[in-house]
Amino acid sequence: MAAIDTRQQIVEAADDLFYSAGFVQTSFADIAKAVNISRGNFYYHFKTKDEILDAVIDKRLADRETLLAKWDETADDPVQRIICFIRIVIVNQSKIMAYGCPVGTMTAELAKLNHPSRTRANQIMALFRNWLQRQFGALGFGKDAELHALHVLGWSQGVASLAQAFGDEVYVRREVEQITDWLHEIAVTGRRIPSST
Amino acid sequence: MAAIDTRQQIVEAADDLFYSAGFVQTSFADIAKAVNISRGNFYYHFKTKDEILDAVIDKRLADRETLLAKWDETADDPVQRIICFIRIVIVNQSKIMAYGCPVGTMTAELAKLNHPSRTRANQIMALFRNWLQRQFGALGFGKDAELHALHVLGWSQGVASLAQAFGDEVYVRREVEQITDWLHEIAVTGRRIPSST
DNA sequence: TAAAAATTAGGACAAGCATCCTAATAAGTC
DNA sequence: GACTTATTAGGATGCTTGTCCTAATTTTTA
Repeated sequence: MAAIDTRQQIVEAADDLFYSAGFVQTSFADIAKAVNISRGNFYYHFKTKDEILDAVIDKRLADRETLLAKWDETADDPVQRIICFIRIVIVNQSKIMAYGCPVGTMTAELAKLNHPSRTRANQIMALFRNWLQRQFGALGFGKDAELHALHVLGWSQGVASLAQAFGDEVYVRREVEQITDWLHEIAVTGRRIPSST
Repeated sequence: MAAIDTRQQIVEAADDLFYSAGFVQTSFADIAKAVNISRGNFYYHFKTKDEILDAVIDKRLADRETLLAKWDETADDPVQRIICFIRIVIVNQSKIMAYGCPVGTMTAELAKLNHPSRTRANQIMALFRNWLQRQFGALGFGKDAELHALHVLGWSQGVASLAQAFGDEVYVRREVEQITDWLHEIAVTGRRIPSST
């Protein structure tokens, strides 16, 4: 097998395991077993666990950029784009209920570890924030675009957190409805801070 | 030293370390060093790491119950009580920015571990949900009381998550203002689902 | 096809881990 | 003050971890 394929398989397996089991809890052996290669082979591609983490973060960044670019193309209305984001919590509901938000949980874990790559992991979160901010900007919000972006991003983290804790589908659906209503409301009103969240 | 004191010190140190470093990442040695006792002494009080975890969860449950009871006493208006809850994200801001929400991050970690005590940890989250639900119930909300409770609880998790990721004080303050406004609004209107979140 | 490079396998290592054990000491009891 | 119990200390154990190394094998190159 070509080295690049092996490397890619390792990163994909690590990505999955870091998500489902966490970074600390996932061992070299776990990843090697998932890809069905020897530890020696593994070491050829990644010298340290931190190197794998960086590769996983790079992949996640790239994946999310691709996703956002797709939304930019397929939906030409900013409101519809933001709704694409909102609906992630429904589209990925089962995984979120089991493992939480991949971005949020990794951010939280690396923060507790005070891990060097903590900052890079936060960039994934920032990627969404900046994209959302651009959408709200396109809707005519100036200074408030960032606050709205953070509001929607924080909303998604909160929903993911409770979805994981309680596994309540009705709650998720209701929250999606509420924030969607809010979005339509402020999109029409425009350029003002909503009186309620 | 009395055994109970030692035990209590162990649980307190474990509580802190589980919060600041995570459950998996915290070792017996870490806790023993924090309390300044030998591992042997440690083993006398707790046979397994899971036993310590259970003790920490018990303590957290008791602590939160005490806190909520205090709010029940000191504020006799349900709105003011809910605001007490909302303001946690400001009162504990520095710790939250460093380590996230103690309840949310433990829930997330134990879920990924698929840990036996996962369910018990979720009870802390449920404690807040039930308390909030009671407050909304006292405001005249029937069926919607639970949804409002989940809404506020999820809000707090989202704010904590972003506060940890970005360390943005302004964002936290704005969110507190928004949800407080929302609370006052629905408290006056009463018995209806808010059109916006 | 021969030589060189890339890739893989799997054993070795020290460190850290949770856990267990025995012996010493302190506290309590009669 | 003797004896029993509660508490503490610290070493031993077996396992897992990340990391490293060397030898085999495959792939590429000339």
